[in-house]
Amino acid sequence: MKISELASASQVPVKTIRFYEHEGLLPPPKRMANGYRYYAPQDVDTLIFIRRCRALNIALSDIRRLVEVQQHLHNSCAVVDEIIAEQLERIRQTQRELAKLEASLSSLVSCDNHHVSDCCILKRLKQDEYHEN
Amino acid sequence: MKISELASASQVPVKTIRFYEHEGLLPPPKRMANGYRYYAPQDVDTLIFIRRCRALNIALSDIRRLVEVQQHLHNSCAVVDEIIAEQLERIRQTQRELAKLEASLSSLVSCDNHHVSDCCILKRLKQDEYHEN
DNA sequence: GCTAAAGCTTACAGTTACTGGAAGGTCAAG
DNA sequence: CTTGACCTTCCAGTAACTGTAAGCTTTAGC
Repeated sequence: MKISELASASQVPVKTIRFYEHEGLLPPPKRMANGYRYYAPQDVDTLIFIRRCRALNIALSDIRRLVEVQQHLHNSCAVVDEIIAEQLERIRQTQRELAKLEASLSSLVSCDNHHVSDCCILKRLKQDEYHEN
Repeated sequence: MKISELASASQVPVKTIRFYEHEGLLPPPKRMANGYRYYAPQDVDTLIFIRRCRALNIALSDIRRLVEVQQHLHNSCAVVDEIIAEQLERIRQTQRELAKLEASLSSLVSCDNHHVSDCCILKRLKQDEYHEN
């Protein structure tokens, strides 16, 4: 199939497919006589797999490892376990950081004064002691 | 003061100071006879303000607006209110998305099988019905 | 005075994961 | 034969820096 057919079958934009090939996530396909990329049905599965990993916010470098480890069926799936555990830890770390940001920002949400010269939000952002470290 | 002095006073790296100037967050300073940047004490305050905003993950484009609105003391601080409210909404949206990711990932954390050919994590990532939309 | 090191200048490249656009070749329909 | 859709490649831009290179100035030591 041609790249546009692969794109609609996998729900991944044409530009992104070429980009994934360039980044080594998708193997370079055969070419037709006119130079057009010619894809096998299996490439649809690979792209859908990549799209699902991206929806889980897994980095391209990690997806590359996940794709590579599947090249040989006898490979250990310990690598898969490890990568997923890393993603989870990364997400939980981000959640902890966001919780702190949320607390900081919600403590200065609204200022009833009229001019920036007397804005309580700006005052707090300028305080020397405010939320260092 | 010179740029390295401003850097240590504000705890912002030299490179980042030049970058902020290039991005229009910090006004271009006067120059000494040899072409070195010459900063006023007020620039320390501005940079600390910028650093605190960045610690709250406020985008440079929004910080630029916060810096600009403070140029004239009679400006309304409604803009400040609005920007901070936007940041808070953005953070809460991200938190909601991360909560979904966390749930999805933690549902597939560990696979006791040995080979990728039978890896339950990969199986779930390949399922056609898995977590679309 | 000479030299070496530190500090200053500019400009360009790399990071992540795409996205948009330019310039040009190919193909099917009218 | 021309129009439009689709394909190719390569380059630029996004966010917020960070690293590197090449070159000039200043400062310290001998």
